[in-house]
Amino acid sequence: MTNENRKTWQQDPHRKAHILRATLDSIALNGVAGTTYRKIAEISGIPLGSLTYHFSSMQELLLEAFSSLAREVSAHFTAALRGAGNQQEARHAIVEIIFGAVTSGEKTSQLSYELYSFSCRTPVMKSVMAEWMHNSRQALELHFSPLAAVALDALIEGVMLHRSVIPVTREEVHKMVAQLAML
Amino acid sequence: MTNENRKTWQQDPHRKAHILRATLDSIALNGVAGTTYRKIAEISGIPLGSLTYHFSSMQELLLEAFSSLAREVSAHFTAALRGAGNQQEARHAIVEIIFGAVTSGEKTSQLSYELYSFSCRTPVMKSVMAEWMHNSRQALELHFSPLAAVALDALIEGVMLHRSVIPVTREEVHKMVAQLAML
Amino acid sequence: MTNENRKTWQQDPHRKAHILRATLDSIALNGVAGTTYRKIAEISGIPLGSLTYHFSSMQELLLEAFSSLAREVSAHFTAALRGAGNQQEARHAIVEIIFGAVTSGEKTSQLSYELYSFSCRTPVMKSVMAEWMHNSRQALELHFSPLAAVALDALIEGVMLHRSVIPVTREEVHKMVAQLAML
Amino acid sequence: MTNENRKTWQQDPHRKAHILRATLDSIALNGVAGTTYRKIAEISGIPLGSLTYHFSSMQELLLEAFSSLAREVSAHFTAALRGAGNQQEARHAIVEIIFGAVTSGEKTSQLSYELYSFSCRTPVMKSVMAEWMHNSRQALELHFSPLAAVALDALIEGVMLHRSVIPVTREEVHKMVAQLAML
DNA sequence: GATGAATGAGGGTTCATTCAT
DNA sequence: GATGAATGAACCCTCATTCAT
Repeated sequence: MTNENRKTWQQDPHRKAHILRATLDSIALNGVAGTTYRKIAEISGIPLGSLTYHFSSMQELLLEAFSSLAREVSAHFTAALRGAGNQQEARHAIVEIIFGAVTSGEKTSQLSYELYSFSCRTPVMKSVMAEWMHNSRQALELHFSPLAAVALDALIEGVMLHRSVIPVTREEVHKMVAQLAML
Repeated sequence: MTNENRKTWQQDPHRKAHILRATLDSIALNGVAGTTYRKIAEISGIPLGSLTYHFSSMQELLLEAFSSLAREVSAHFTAALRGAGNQQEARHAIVEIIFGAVTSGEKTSQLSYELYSFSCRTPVMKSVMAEWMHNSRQALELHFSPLAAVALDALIEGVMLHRSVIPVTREEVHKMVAQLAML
Repeated sequence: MTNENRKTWQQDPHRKAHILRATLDSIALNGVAGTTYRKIAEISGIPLGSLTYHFSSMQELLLEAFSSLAREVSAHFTAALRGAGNQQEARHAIVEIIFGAVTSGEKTSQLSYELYSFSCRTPVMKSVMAEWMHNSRQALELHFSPLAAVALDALIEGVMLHRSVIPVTREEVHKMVAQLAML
Repeated sequence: MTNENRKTWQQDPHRKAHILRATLDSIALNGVAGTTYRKIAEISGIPLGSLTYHFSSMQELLLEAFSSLAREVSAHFTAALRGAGNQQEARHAIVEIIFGAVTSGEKTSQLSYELYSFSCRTPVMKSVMAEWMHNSRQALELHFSPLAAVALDALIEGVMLHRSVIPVTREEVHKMVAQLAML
């Protein structure tokens, strides 16, 4: 009726995004191993045939799902550091990221483990990860030296992993961050 | 009749160890997802029926395989730090562990990613990981403060992960370690 | 408005012929079994939706494709025999048909095998085949007795089939043809 | 209990043969195209999983099924000609083969069409066909000249194919055979 | 004890066909 | 008229596990 640029009939214009979200949910819940078209179909309520229509192979679906995750988390990370006015605020931002719900929820943790193991077997994914790390470091370099950025990036990763097994306090993490910030 | 058929009783006393080794090989190669009784049978040359005899479920097999991995890597880590005569040597030992072939080879890396994601979905495995981390920290505390131990443990983890995506030099890592050692 | 948009009505007047040709190509390449709307679409460059528009079922498409093949090959056969001035020339024409590229090429052979097996399961197709055989015999009867026509028709079929497995010389075939011609 | 050579437990020692028979039944009924593991399972009453256990791919199953068919038909053909005491009896034998139930039943016809089209797309199968044809000709050469053998072989093939579309009498075929026998 | 045969459940993927535009 | 999005059914195949020997 209007003159929107609508090429053809479509049941749900955000269907691809829906699928990707459901895929990440399934990965967090069942692991990459346990993620199947059928489970995604059940979670999302989208018919099985529609999944394979939009993503013609499981590999492709996983790839796009992880890529979208990387974009989202990376954007959140960068925004947090951009919002910091000085190094002290930046250090606080880092601690908040580690303990925060968005980047460090149960779900995101699981997803990052899965991402690492998936990347090893999927060369294409490595470049996505490399870009992600590059972005993180660039954000860190807004407030820290290049070496400190690399160190902090690694520390953040390690603490987030270990935290899910053995808890650690905000205060302790703050001390570690402050120490590496001096590099 | 007397002592000729004695070995019927135990064809291969190290068969279980054999199986566990082959299982880890398969996990490193195919991931937990892609590891099947059949592939393990093929890698090890052990008949399929024998695998299910020794390990009556896949879960059990994975559990024991990962546990043996944890023991082995943990022992290596502790030995390295026990061998250090002072803190300076300890710092060197840490850098060597990060860059060394035994703990940081392609295969071991893959296995540790798989272990993380597997642990999340396997409560029993969490205690194995917790013990592993506890051992590592105890070893680190031979030369560093408790807080530094936690920080170094996280840094080691993070650097090993990131190193496989974006390289880092021994010298850089050494500076980071030295910095955290002061905590 | 006046005569600029005239071709909206018929984008490609030979589209149906195009589709049929692509269908035969696919059958020769992939067999009736392996022939799908999608593959035909890819070969012909015609959109998937357009195929189902022109031929509302796969059965119908296969039927028309095979029918057009039968017409074409039959016409070629008849023309060759019509062109023969006497029985001797007719015998030569038969040998040429057997060894010729048009009727005996790799592609046409494949198609005729597929046609036979398809016909068995498609009663409608049987009449197409019967008509084809009838035409061939009628053409042969221009130069041979009815019985010789039937015999030669069978011989041609058999030699063409066997030739693709075990080669045979023109000379040998010529002797066979000459022998049956005496019936 | 007895001392039969039974290696291991087996539900049905002729299971493989059963499967092959059911496969040929399905091919005759549904064509190679329409033959699926599921249909074979239904026809034979053998569980789906058992089919893939014994024949790990559809290709392998089809290959063995057709090979067994070739052996069987070839043996029947050779036996018929061996049984003929002189050329006249041999000529009769050929006519009987063409009209006989065993080699020329509805089912066997269908199977031979399918075999031809299958062979084209399966190079391994070509050698099976070549051997089959070689056997037939050798049998024919017991009573006829080499050239006549090749000619008769082709004629038999062609008549059997055409007969299913347009009937022909025993008497007519007999005349054709007699004519080619003189080569 | 050790092991090959057996199998139901479920995997990814393909496809003819339908339908809103 | 023409067409891309959509989908349920069915495909081949893999697998953990069971079981008779």
